[in-house]
Amino acid sequence: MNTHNYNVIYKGDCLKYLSDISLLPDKSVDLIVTSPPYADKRKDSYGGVHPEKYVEWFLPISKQLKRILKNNGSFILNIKEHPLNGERQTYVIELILELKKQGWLWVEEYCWYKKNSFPGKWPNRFRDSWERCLHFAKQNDIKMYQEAVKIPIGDWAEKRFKSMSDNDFIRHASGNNRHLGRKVANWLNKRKVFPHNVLGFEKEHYNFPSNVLNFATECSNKNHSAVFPLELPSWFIKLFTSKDDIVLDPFMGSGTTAIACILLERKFIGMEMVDEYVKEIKKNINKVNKELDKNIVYKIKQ
Amino acid sequence: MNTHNYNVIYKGDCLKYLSDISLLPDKSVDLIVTSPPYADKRKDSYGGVHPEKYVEWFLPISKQLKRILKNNGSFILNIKEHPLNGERQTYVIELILELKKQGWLWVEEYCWYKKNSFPGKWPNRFRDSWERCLHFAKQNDIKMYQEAVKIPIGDWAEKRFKSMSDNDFIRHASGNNRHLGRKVANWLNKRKVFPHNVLGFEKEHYNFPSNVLNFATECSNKNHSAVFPLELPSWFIKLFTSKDDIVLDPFMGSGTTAIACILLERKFIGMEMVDEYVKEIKKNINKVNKELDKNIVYKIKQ
DNA sequence: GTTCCGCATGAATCGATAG
DNA sequence: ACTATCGATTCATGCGGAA
Repeated sequence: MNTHNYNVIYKGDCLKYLSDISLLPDKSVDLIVTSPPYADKRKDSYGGVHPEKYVEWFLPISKQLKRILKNNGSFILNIKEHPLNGERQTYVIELILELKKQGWLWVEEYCWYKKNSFPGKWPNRFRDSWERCLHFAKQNDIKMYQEAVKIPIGDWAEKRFKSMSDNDFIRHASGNNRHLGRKVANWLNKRKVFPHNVLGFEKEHYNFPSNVLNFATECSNKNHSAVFPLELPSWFIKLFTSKDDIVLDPFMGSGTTAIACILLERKFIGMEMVDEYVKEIKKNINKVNKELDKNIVYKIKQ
Repeated sequence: MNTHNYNVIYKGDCLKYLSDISLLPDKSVDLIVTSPPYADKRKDSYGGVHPEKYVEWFLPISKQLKRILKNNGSFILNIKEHPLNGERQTYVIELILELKKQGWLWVEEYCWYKKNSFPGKWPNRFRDSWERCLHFAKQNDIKMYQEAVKIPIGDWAEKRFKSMSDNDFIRHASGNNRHLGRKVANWLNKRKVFPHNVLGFEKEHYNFPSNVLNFATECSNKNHSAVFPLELPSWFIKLFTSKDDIVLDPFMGSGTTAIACILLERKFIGMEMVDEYVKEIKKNINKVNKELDKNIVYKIKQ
């Protein structure tokens, strides 16, 4: 793929571009990560896809995605069905079955646990604080950089030391290494910083994560109705790609995936049909370029 | 339903008893909460149900459950599909679709987040730390006591719990019964099950929960080997029933649901086909009766 | 009477080896 | 070719003995 074909936003219906072999050749993309419009939601911006038409609307898109994805690549689909008439709708689980018929392997279902989800309760349910991140692949043997997403032992980041006594803390930190425990104890009294930066914290003090992801939702982004925090695509990008790999997001929204790619030094390709969002993407990329003193060249195409 | 028909464990295949109208009349049960054997798991004790036969195996059971459940009752199904040949199996989502065809409403999917899940990582996945708790109902308007499962508010509550010694807690939880030992404190699961009873906790310090439940699995607790932790059925029992309501668990295992019912003053009905587990249930109920100085009369029937 | 620490273990999963 | 068994891997938790 030549340099004209990445760091691009295509303006318009994604299916048109995804079907164009000259723009997106077979097996040319390392990761697809996207959060498509949910059925019957966001009517104002996307016109809304009817729940009963959702699967048939999505399948031609996923067919092209399968063509475009490299054989050892991954496809992450962030989605959650909303309740309708007191019931969870079934189009997502029907979609899983249809994607399998299309030849995709359903590798995993990650649970994105949104701690600060929108509050509320209803007569037969509480607030919905998790979404599905469905992981599909073309073959069993996929690229996966598990070391890249290791987390501090004992989930410190989440607790932020608040609930842990110093003794507990030292015990977690040291394991059977008493010397380190003391070091950490000393450090504890001086500064409270994110543990990645702590002297004496090496790789062996990190654990692998699980299939439950704990990222907060972003509340500040009012211009795009799908809240997709930077951490979410970032996590999957780190897990499934390496530097300069190519990441595709056919429903870019306000460009979170593109921003994540810039920050992580990956190439992005995106589609977005709503003018307002495309403007938003430009604004966001320019802002990142400026603030990080980067000069990522990108194009908007139509 | 007369008193002979509750606080009973039926020994044998649950479908036999579930089909008996004289034992389990129509619309006679307030809540069904169960964790059936997962496909191809627990082969030693249950023989294992093949993934491809799972749905057809379960449907006759769920048909009877629908007959037995009160119209405003709930059915909670705890299950998780395991990977096979690198893919998540599909029998659970197929089961959801079939249960809907059977007339069930799929109200909600609760996510049980098990922080202490079995460790491990593999070439294409991390460890599985969540299970589905599928909520089905017969009608839109269901019984739901949302106040009963309110949870302590954030940091304040955590600090409060941490600063409270086990002894304080046991005293509060047990009232004036000094014979309650440490083991019983664990049974009651001091910090999670009954926070309402703790001195200093008033209503304004509680929030409503979400559809993500955070309970640890019980791993090396030899006092009662439970497949699901006491908190899990307890939470749903508090949420969907009131005192003296009737709770059914067609796959009792070691009797966790029965224990939860005794602690929460509900009536239980259960089935279990493995002799070893039935013995375990008896042992566990007797122990609770003794340690809590209760005298719950129950019967094992065959 | 406490607190601390060692250690076993749990509805796990994969890939290699054996029958 | 297909199934069965086994070893290596991995971590939060609670029990029980030690300090």
